[in-house]
Amino acid sequence: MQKTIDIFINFLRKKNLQLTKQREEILIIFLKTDRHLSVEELYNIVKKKDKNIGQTTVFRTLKLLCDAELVKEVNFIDKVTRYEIKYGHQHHDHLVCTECGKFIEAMDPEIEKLQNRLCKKFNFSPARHKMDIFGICERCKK
Amino acid sequence: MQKTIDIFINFLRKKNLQLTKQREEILIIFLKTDRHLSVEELYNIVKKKDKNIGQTTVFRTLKLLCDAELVKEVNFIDKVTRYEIKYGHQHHDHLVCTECGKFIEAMDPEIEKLQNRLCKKFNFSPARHKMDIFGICERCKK
DNA sequence: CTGACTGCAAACCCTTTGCACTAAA
DNA sequence: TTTAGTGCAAAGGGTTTGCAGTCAG
Repeated sequence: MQKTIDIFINFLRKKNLQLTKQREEILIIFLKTDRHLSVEELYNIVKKKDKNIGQTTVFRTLKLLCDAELVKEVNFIDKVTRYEIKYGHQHHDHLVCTECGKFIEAMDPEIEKLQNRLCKKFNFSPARHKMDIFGICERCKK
Repeated sequence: MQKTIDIFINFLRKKNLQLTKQREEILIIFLKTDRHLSVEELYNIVKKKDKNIGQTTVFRTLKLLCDAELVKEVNFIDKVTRYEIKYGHQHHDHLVCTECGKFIEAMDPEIEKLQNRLCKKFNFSPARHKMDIFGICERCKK
């Protein structure tokens, strides 16, 4: 976690920005909460710790973290933008449970290979991809 | 195309609804324009043919078509909801060109198999999935 | 002092709905 | 005459921005 904060400080410094108390608090809480949070959800958690942090600051901090490549925007079923930690997490796909809303992060190198093969067929140069599988998770089946 | 219209008529009849002139025009234009259109884009095309059709009607007709399972909502990079023809099109993934915005529809049965294998690993029951690969298409590479 | 930082409120943008009018059975 | 259908305009809901006040170097 300290590593992530250090990278953020570095990124901010390059842009003549600072790691303010708010930014630090938001980042720490986001790192601790290992879920795919929206701005509003994260704001609600942050608010409990520090009433003086506004939703806008949470929004802008997440944007900064995205710029710093520490965090990534993700979009699932609903229209709400969610954020996940990118740094230290390798690329993965999502198994999204439509019952409880939980996400499983999964990856299969063979699928990745086949994806590249598929692209070649169309002479398409892939840059990134996104795969989400929707269904029912183990726990919800019971 | 007539087949699609007939299915729509049937669907409407079951709900005590009618195939109005507007609904028919919107559907025909949508079928002819083989692209992933948003409500607004489709509305702009429809408007040229018939000035008296409103955006709301386009929106509601697309929703009806989704209910009828003839059309499917898709979401890509931007926040705009797009629609694609579902009837007569088998399941497919998208190769989305980030240069020109075009979509290639592609499918690889082996990938589908591996996806199921991946789900099994997590004891996850898949219902549907979504795979988009972003990159540069053949034409834009030149 | 200066420029970054913050939080509020408002603007934005797309989606959806309320409503009064119209059209068709 | 009744009910579905339509289009306008406005409401919703999440995201983004303008701005005036605050803070830190």
